[in-house]
Amino acid sequence: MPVASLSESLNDLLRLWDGDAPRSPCAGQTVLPVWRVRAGAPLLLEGAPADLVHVVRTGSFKCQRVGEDGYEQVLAFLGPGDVPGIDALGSGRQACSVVALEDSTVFALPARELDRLRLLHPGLAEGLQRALAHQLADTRRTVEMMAAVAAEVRLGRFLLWLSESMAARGQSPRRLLLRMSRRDIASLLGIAHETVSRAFTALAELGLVRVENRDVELLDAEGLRRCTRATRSTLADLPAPPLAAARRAPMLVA
Amino acid sequence: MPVASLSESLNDLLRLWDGDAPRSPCAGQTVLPVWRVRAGAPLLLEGAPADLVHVVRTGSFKCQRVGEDGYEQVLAFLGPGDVPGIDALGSGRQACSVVALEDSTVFALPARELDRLRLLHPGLAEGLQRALAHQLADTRRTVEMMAAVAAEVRLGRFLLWLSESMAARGQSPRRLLLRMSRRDIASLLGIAHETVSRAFTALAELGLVRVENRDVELLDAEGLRRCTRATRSTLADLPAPPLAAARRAPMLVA
DNA sequence: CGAGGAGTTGAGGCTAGTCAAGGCCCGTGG
DNA sequence: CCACGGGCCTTGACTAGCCTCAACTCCTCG
Repeated sequence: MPVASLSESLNDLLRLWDGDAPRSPCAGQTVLPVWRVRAGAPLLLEGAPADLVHVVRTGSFKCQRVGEDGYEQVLAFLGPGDVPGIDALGSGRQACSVVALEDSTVFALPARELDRLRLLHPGLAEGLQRALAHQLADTRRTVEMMAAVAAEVRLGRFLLWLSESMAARGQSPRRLLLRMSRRDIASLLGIAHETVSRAFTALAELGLVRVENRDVELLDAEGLRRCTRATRSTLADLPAPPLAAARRAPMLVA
Repeated sequence: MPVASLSESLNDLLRLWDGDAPRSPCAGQTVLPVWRVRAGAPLLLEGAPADLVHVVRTGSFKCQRVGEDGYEQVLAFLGPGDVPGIDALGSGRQACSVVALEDSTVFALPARELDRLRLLHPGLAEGLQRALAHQLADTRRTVEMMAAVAAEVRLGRFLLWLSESMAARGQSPRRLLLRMSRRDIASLLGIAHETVSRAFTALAELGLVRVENRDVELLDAEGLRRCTRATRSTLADLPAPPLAAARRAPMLVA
């Protein structure tokens, strides 16, 4: 279960320096700096040398690449416990930019000392490994989101992913405060941002969620999960008639 | 550059046991078994306990999850040097099934002994880390493929990815022998398999590739790359200026 | 209080999904 | 060796759903 993996990797990584033990015995000079990143500011830049490995402590980020046509493709959203730039460990260069979605804080580990730190902190090696494996599983899930044909299904899967991420961090899985814009969601899901808007409206009219700007509440997570199952085929013919909600495409609600 | 990363991780992992040194000094009892997997046979099953970590030696695999509606979603294609099931390191359970696309061979590392092996072979820990980072970057690329609107663009990006993968393994980047079916490609790209067919035809008619069943030749990789740049907007209006490239948005470089 | 981005909604064109039919490749068995 | 069968692949016609463009409102922040 990726959920457990996340919280464990979070713990592994954060407990090491975050007040749990004021100073771990064999880490005399390895007290790590905490950086503040303001909303909208970049933490990492695509193509830059990967001399630091970061661990998100608070806040959230988006991971994106800008194409040569100027289009910003969002590849992932990151939260506490995630390790932005960890995919650069294999190449030495940042594969994508990482931008803060809100005021956030991160730890920074110098990449050159990673090998040494790994030996000093046996938990670090495993924590990094877990974080990496978790982010791989997470990205696979993004592929699953985009694989759905219907836009409402994509958005539904995204909301469920977000809900489970929140739960894994000990926060409410029902009440979601979106830190990202509709445009960012649209980019991740591979659809137009107008379509995201319409999909939110559609899910709300089905009674599955309540949407108020960036404040989203999952009213019927199980129903959402049901509608979200089908990869191909449309949402319209799935939810059967729960009450007498919406039917059909043109949907005249009465 | 992920290309370098792949070949290095491959070397790191394969050289350890593959004839380079008949038996590494401190690995007396760690001579790893090589398994044969026949075409179509599963190597890993979704949900199974992750007691083994595999390294592909020869052949190729697809990584997939079957939804509750029975739809088989392909998440990745794997080749020599890749590490199927490595995303299970964080959770202990296989996140997806891995099926051989052709007769293949793999190494198997017992997961319980990983920690011990890591200590014995310093290269192993780094190799695993590299493989993991590489596969994360690779999956991010899959997201980029699916993000393109036009089907021809998705297929073009897929072909370029495959070409670079082949190059990284020392094989021809021009001549591609597809080991996977159109249906598998379609699943990965998030489009219908008929559309893959039509996209192949379209790229061939543009003179960018030559397609003969599963034998594909990249006739104009640069042109393919050009057509593949635009995430949004159709292929049709791009190949118009073959010389005067793109100017567009904010970036006037000269 | 004003400006600008973010979000919503509408209309229309077009891509790609769906259904359907047929051809091709290849493994199997007579 | 060849005939058969069942996949894989291709192509066509139709239609649903999404992207584009555009206008307008709302929220936020300076």
